[in-house]
This record gives sequence, structure tokens and C-alpha cells, in this order.
Amino acid sequence: MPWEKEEKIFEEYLRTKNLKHSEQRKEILYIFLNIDKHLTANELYRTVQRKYPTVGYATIYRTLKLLCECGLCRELKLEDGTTRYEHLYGHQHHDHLICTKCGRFIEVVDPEIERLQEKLVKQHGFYPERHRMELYGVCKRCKK
Amino acid sequence: MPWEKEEKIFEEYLRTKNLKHSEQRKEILYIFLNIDKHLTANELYRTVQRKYPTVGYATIYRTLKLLCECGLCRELKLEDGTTRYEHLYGHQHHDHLICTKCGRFIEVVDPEIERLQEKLVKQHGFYPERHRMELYGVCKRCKK
DNA sequence: TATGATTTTGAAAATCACTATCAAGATAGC
DNA sequence: GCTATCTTGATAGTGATTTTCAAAATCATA
Repeated sequence: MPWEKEEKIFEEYLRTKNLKHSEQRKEILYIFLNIDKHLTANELYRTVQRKYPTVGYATIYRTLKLLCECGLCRELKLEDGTTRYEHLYGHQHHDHLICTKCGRFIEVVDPEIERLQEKLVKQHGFYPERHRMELYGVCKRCKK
Repeated sequence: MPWEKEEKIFEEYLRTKNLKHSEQRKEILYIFLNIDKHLTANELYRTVQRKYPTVGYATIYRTLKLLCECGLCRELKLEDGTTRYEHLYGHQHHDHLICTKCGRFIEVVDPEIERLQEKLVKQHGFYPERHRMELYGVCKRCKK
């Protein structure tokens, strides 16, 4: 049972909201979890379509929204205007290092940066809530 | 002559690209520079319209693109999906602290964070190019 | 300061990513 | 199984941005 915990979280969320555990929802979660990549709604749509050719775009978006609500997924609005979705469960807070050539994503955390970010926010009299940080560069493979 | 330098930069950019220095372009730059705020295309459009009621949306977008190209303006794609534009000339690199209640923007820089970001990128074998960091919180005025 | 090649304009249509609508179908408590 | 309720896919509708295009403006040259 590879995604037992995630499936349980989703089922539980649907139950508490009086929503139904449809075939499509099951399948979309499963396919989403099996792709270890930050994907766009369209990429997920095309992948799901291979198995369920009649699935609609709206169902993909609706299910992604549910997955975000129950904490299995995070939506990322990137600099270039695209929106990508990443697995959230089991991943602690992190930021991203992105290769500007090949688009590779690396999850990074630096506790010292986190600490300084919080300090900076407080220095300006703000109550800190969250942040986002994206670092862009050229990765080893693309550099040479 | 309040925006002499900026106007010169724009004129020079247009000249090198064999583009024309139209009334609309002059006026949009002038109005943009006089609003000291991170504004949306629509906000700029409405402000320009008060003086030039026939100006089209497309001209606003086309001119903003030119201003970004010549380094007078920066486009910010925010977390909530909106796009805002800020003055760039004369402002050194900075990140943003944004109030989640009133939307207030504060420009911030922390040299120590900058240093650690670069270090982090290099640790992963990347050649650092740029980054973006947005800090979200509740400002003093909105907190009470 | 007229000419004419080239660019720019505003209006409207097109595009893009995403959301809402709705009738038909699926789910699940009884 | 029945039935209330939710979900679905298709389609239309958004809202922001871009493209298209014919008319108007710019500007180097005559």
C-alpha cells in the first residue's frame, strides 16, 4: 500500500465535508502522488486522460483544490506566471531552487535564513505569517 | 525636471530599438513615475484615462512591457495571482514585505539573508542568478 | 515643410488559465 | 433498492493579457 496514509487523509477530509469518494477523485489522487514532479494542472490533466479519456478539465481543478485544502498538495504561483502543484504531505516547509535552463526544482531549507526572515519582519513591526522564496540559477548539468 | 533621467533612459531605449517616441508613451511614463505605489495594469489604465480618455488597454500593456525592458519598471507576479508594477530605476535590489490585511508594500533588504541565499544556491552546485522573496504578515496598523 | 516608409494607436477579437452552470450520472445512508 | 445529495463532463463565462488590423502619428529625408 504505497499511499495508504495520503488516501486516508483524503477520505477523512471528504467525510468531514460530506463529500463523496468518487472514482475520479481516487484516481486523480493516485496519479498525482505517483508523479514525483511539480506539475501543472494541464500536465496532470493529460496524464489522467490516458487512463480516463473522458475526464474533464474542471474535475482536475476541482480535485486539486480539495487536495490543497486537506494538506496533500500545495499550489505554487511562479515568476513566469505558470501555476504548479507539489506534494505536501510528509514534506516540511521548504523553499525552491529552480534551474532557469531545465526547470529542475530542488526543495531547500536554511534555518538561519528562516530565522533572519522572521527577525526582519518583526523589525518592521509586522506579525509574521508566512513567506515564499524562490532562488533561480543554473544547475550543474546545464552549466557545462 | 523631476524625471529627467528616467525620460532620457526611455528615449534612449526607444531610439536604439528604432521605436517611436509617441505622446502616449511619454504620458504613460510620466503618470507611472508620479504614482509612488506598486500598481496594477488596470490602476495605471484608469489613471491614464483621466487625462487621455481614448487610451486603450493594449497601449498600457505595450508601454509597461517597454518600461520593463529598459529597466525603469519591474513586474511582480504575486501570490494571489495579481500582477503589479513597480519603479525600478534608482531602487537597488530589494524584496517585499506585504501586509495581508491592507496590502501595504514595504521594500526590504537584508545583506545577511542575501549572503546566505547565495551560499545556499552554490551549495547545491548552482550558478546563482537571482531570487525573489516575499514576506507576508500583518502590519502594525492592521494588527491592533 | 512635404513625402513616404515605418511604427503606433484604439477597438475589437482572440487567447489563456481557470471557474461557474447545469442536466445527467454516481454515491451512500436508509 | 430508494432517494436525497453530490459529482460529473460539456459548455459557456470570466478576467487578464495579447493579437490583429486599418487608420493615424512619427520622423528621417528630400
